[in-house]
Amino acid sequence: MTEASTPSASPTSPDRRILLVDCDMFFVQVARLEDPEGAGREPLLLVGGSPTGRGVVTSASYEVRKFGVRSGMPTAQALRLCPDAKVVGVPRGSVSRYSKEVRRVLEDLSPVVQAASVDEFYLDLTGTERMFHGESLEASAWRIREEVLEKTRISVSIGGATRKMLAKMAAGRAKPAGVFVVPEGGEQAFMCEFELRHIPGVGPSLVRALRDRGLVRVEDALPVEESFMVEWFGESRGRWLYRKVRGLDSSRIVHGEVRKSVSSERTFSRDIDDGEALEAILLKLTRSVTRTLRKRGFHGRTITVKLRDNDFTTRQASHSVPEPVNTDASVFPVARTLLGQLRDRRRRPARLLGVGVSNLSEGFEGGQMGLFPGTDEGDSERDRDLSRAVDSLSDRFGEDTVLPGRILGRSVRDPSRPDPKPGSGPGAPSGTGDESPSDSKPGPDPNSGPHSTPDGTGSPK
DNA sequence: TCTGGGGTCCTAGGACCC
DNA sequence: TCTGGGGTCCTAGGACCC
Repeated sequence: MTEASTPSASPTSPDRRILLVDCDMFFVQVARLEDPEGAGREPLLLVGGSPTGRGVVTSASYEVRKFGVRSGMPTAQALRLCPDAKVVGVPRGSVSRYSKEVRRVLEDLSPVVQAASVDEFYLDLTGTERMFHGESLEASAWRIREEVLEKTRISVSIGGATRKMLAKMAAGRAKPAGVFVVPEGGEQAFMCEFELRHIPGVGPSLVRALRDRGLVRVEDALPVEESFMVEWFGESRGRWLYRKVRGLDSSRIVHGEVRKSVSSERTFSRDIDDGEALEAILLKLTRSVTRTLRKRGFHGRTITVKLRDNDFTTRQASHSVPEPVNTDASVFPVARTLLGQLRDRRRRPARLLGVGVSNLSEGFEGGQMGLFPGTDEGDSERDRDLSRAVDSLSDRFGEDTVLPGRILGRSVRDPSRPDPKPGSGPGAPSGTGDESPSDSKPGPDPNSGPHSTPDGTGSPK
């Protein structure tokens, strides 16, 4: 959505050669490759569901889609539309393995590869004409499709154009298992074949607002002046839409990916109202998040807890700590306090609980954090050692083997309160009053850790 | 027929600093 | 005591994507 903008630069921007490689019903393909005798023989295949009974369709085979089944639809509803469909769970590990394989193949074929999601990759072939001996973009796309199929067994569809957005829309035309390239100079004509809702980034809410003004097709929106778009949808969105409708898109393709946040959430099979049960789940979610952070060498400063009530109201609370952290000992007490706040504000049985860490920075491990030895900021040396030990045990014996229970007993003061008084306040039921001194060790008190300073004055750089 | 899990980006108000 | 404006950070919420 964000343009790498110099707004005036793009109308005359030089010809670019962009492909979007999109794996055909990726999860279904992976499920079939992983279980050739079962899922592999089932034309009516549905991936998703979830044992909770509250699942939705992640991906459906084309045969199932004929019945009107779409991804995102509750599995129960999908089964009503297509009772004979076979439902299999999401093969998470395999999906990311195949995704990496596809990406590796693409990186051998294109100088710039950007992963837009597990199953979508942008390629920028601008400037490769000589290398490919003047091969047309369409011919390159077919060649790439064949090579990916041969090396990974994954079938892809490929869209091509001079702009990222157009390549993406072209990929829709290419499905299944094909190639579609928007001819150079034919961008505007191509756009006019679509309704506004087909423009990536135009979702249900904007579609409603557009329809209220009588705009449904791209053609309807072309005569609308930019000033009106801005008046209706705001500066940023208005300008954005004005340009998209004309097929203008100056966003670049950036090699690799930059992670902005890591999160984990769970929808329960039955709503949970018990605070201790929620905290136990919160700890598991926290562990999963911090483990991912450590695996990728990230630390983060902002911790967010997400709670979905039984009436589907979704609320969040977040808090930024002064120094980037990635251990349970640093993250969990904050998360627990945030959960307490959310539950105080509105107490309903919970349907979903989630934890996220954002404001990420890379490469702190053992480095800069050491600049603050003995201070109460960031992860303590002990926390990090503990995390490493837990990680290696989990690697060997499985996720749930080690749950450092002592963390559950720890407390943190309410981040929203500047000056805590022990035992005070309805604000932080989890916070005060349950200190267990027997847990504390000499040295820097982990309880006074990184989780406070609401004024943020201790912020790094 | 009740609505997953992983993300990204934008907005808007308030705090705070200069 | 009235009056500023700009910039940045934090937090909550919402739209959107696959």
